[in-house]
Amino acid sequence: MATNRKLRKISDSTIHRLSIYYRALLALEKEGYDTISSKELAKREKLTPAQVRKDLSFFGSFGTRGLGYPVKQLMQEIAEILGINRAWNVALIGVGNVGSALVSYKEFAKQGFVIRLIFDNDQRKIGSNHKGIIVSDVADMASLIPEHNISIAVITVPGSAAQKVCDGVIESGVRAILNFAPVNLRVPNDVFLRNENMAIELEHLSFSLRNQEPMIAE
Amino acid sequence: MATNRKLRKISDSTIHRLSIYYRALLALEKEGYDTISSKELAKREKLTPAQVRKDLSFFGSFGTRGLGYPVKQLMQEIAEILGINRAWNVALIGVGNVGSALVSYKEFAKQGFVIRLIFDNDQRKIGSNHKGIIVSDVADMASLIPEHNISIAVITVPGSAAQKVCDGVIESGVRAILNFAPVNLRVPNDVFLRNENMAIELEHLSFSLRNQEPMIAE
DNA sequence: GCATGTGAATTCATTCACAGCT
DNA sequence: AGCTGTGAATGAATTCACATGC
Repeated sequence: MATNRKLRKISDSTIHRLSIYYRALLALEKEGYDTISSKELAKREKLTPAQVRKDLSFFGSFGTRGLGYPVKQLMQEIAEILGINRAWNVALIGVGNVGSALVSYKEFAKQGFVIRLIFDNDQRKIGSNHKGIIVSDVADMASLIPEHNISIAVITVPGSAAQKVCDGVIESGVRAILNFAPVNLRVPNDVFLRNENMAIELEHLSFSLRNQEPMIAE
Repeated sequence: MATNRKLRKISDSTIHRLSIYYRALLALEKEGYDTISSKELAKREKLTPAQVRKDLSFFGSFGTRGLGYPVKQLMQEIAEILGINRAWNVALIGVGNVGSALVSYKEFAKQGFVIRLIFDNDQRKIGSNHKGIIVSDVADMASLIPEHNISIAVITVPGSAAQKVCDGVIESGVRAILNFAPVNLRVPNDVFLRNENMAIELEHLSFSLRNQEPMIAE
């Protein structure tokens, strides 16, 4: 069981890697592995064995010396740590390109993130059906979000509208936001905010291409 | 001009923040700012002034003591550093939910990433028109990608198909890949690879919610 | 006076290396 | 013998603090 005692301050990168381990374990289970060593797991994900062990050690002792980690069990531990061993109700605000892609995105549902509500402010979209969910008017967030016990809001509106929408969902009681708009949202510090900006990773690639290898020069 | 001399080893986080500065500057320009101090810029993006200055100092001296940085000029410098002061030809492989959202995603084009080719292996999709681009057969990558001078491939196929597609685009000469499939792709080390996994950020949020505040405990 | 640019100091993350268990 | 779990050592990123220049 994921002992939370002695939990000090888990870095974002560790949390990020937990997600990676989880996916690796999913694959390993399918391939029929019963146990996996930190060495193997690290190799698969281009990390170091020490890193894998250290990351896991923050949460407990899940392995067996001389043997490795039990695949199935470790998966469950990580699911519990990440909070994906349960369902979370999600509201999506903004049914543009990105929004509608997310509605159909299977990875979300698979990990227990269930889109329960969809909002937009465009009268032509309100009332339309997306994968069985009727699009609601953003004006109704304040009543619908608490009613549907929403924990997470995913914001996929244009940058210019994002802060207002953000304020709205927080007002409605949401404390976790995933923001796809390319702006820096201001939130009170008891609200968790993560940003996803697909252009940024492309920019990283163009940086790499532009600077090819060197990078050391003098 | 972004002097690349003395360029040592730029960390991923610095590159990431350059993208953030760039967006902030875009907004500042719109708001009519001529100059901006590291202090102001940091405040807007929830960073420290020293961080802003250090990041920029890796690439040159763009500011004026006592004054700050010239907004427009700094924007251009960063655009040059990131390689987004030019156009890059992009190929998209896989026209599922995510793929088709990206075709219409304006941020990409705005930053100079132009989708020139779209591939799929589904006969029903091949030949169809997405925003003016006819979907090609993945089997034709080897000829079409060099023909169209593609620099970056965006992979939006299911995880099970991703490695094969990845091998294919590299074979065709692509040296930069943005991968949306939830798998760890293996690439030679002269190929740049970035991963985008939208579920991971949601998992981070669920981690935060599950662990609410404490995080320190003893 | 004000804000940059940058070595030095500090904090944070990763890796080493080994004791301890199976 | 093999592999975990973890303090200690190293390395990297961030922040401090101040000399420098407008």
